[in-house]
Amino acid sequence: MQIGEISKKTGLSISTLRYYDKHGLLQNINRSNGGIRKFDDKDLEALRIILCLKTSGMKISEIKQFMDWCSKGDTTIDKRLNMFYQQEKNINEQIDILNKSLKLIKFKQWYYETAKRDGTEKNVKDMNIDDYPDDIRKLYEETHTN
Amino acid sequence: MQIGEISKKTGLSISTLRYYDKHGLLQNINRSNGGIRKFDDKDLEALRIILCLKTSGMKISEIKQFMDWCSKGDTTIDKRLNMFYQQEKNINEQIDILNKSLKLIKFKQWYYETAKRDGTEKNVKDMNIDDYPDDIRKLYEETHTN
DNA sequence: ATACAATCTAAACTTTGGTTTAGGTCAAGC
DNA sequence: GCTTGACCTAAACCAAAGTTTAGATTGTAT
Repeated sequence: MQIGEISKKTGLSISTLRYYDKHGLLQNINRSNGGIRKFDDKDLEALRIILCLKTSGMKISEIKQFMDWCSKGDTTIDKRLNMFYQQEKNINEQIDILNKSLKLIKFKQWYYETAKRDGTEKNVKDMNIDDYPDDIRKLYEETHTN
Repeated sequence: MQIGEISKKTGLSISTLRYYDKHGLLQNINRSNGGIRKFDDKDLEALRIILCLKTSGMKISEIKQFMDWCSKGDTTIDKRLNMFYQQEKNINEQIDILNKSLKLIKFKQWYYETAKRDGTEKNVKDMNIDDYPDDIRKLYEETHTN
C-alpha cells in the first residue's frame, strides 16, 4: 500500500502521515528503490495505536517515545505496560471532567429553556435557588461548589 | 477581587486571564480609576462557564461568540440554548471516542502483561487470535474492525 | 515622601500540530 | 519516448492558545 491508500484508510491527510514519519512515529517503513513508502499491515496496526493515543490526548513526542521503546525490544516491556496503565488513568480523568462539564451544560439548558418560555432571561436570572426544580437545584449545587 | 485572587480561585494564570479579557471573553469587567481590574461574583460565574466550555473543547473564538450573545440580551436566547444543545452532543461524542480508546488501551495492557510474564513479547505477538481469552478477544475484535 | 508588591499595556516570543509551496522523481500506460 | 498522476523533500507558513518581556503605573503601608 502507498501513502494515498493509507490516507484514505486512516482518515489522516497525506501530509500528516509524512509529518508523523518524519517525527519518528512510523518506524522502519519500507521504501521502494525509488524512495516511495510501502506500507504493510504492521504499519496499519501501528497507526491504529498512534490514532488511539493521539485522540486520547497524548502528545506526538510521547507517542514517539513509545514507538522508540517498541523498536528497542523486550527490555522496554515494563515501560510500555506502565504507559498504558497511565494512559488509562488519563482517559478516565478526561471522562470525569467531561461528565462534570455536562452537568453545567445541562443546568444551562434548563436555564435557557426557561428563559425561552418566558420570552426573557430576567425571571430565571433573578430566581431564588430554592425555587429551582429539585433535579436542577442538584445540578446547580454540584457545579457551583467552592 | 483583583486579578491575582481570581487567578488563585480559578487556577488560570494571570496572563491567561488578561488574554481572555483582551479577546472579549470577560465582558465589561469593572476597573478602578487607575485602571486596575475589579472582579465580582458575576465575573466568577462567567469564568465558571468559560472554563467549562474550554475544558469541553470549545475554541476561544466560539466562547467569545457566546459572550457576545449574552451581552446582546433576550434576542439571542435561542442561539445560546442551541449552543448548549450542540455542546452536549460534542461532549457525548468525545466521551464515546475516549471509551473506544479505552478498549484498545485495555487490550494492550493484557498484551504487555502477558509479554511481561513471558519475559518476551515474542509469544504473544505470534499468538493466534482464537487463543486470546474470551474477554480479550472481544476487545480485540471491537477495536480492529475495518 | 518613599518603598514595594501588584497591576497595567503592547509586542514579541513559544509550542504544538500540522499544511502549503516549490521544485523535483517515479512508474504505469500509450 | 512521453505523458500523467502519485509520490518525494525541504522549508516556509499557519492558527491557536497562551507566555514572556520591558517598561510604566497604582495604591498600600511605613
